[in-house]
Amino acid sequence: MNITLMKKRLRRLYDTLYKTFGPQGWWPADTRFEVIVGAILTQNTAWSNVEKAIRGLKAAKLLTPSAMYRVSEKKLAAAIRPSGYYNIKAARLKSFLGFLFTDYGGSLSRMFCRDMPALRRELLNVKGLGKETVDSILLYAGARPIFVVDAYTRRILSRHKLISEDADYDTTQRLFMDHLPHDNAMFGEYHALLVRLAKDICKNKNPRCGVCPVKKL
DNA sequence: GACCAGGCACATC
DNA sequence: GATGTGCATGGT
Repeated sequence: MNITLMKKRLRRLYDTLYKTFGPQGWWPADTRFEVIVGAILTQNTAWSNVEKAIRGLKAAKLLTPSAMYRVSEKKLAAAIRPSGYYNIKAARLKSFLGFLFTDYGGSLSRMFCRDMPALRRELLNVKGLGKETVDSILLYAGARPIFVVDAYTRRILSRHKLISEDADYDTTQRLFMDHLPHDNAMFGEYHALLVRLAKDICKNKNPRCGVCPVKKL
């Protein structure tokens, strides 16, 4: 498909989603640190479970970098239990905090001063942070214009024949970033709207739906 | 009771 | 480099 047509189709998809669903108000969090924690906790997990875990962290007064850095991994795991995979996720939160305190003295402001390509490389080196988690952090906590790709994004795009069925993360990300203006607000809205589309149609249980995430056609 | 959810690291071939 | 597996809770 030529570049101009692809630009038009991606833009039209966005406009249609926006007109249908309106702004999604992502990321739902009070602070940048809460965005980062949520990004780790939501790995392969329903957001409703993440909300419970975030409430647990707030109740235990652990939702700040310094508090979470000091608490034991065991206590941290107990606080995030409802999010599932709690032992692994506690280790992942700890590995991020180790990085934050070792390289940036525990300061998110200092961390986000780093230019995007360098920070992205550094975050990808943190054990437990993969591409989707890192890009979510950069986009929604750091307000950097980078497109977040997830399972929904790939499923929807491939069923609309905009990418092949086996397109990988980087290919899918490049499709958006090569054909749309690098606007972090729009990128954030676009990703949220794709998730909304997948969930909404799923909820309607339309058996003929081509993008339903539950019915893996 | 089965299936799914806003992944990731690691083992094995 | 591709493919398989463990990690775990809560909603439908």
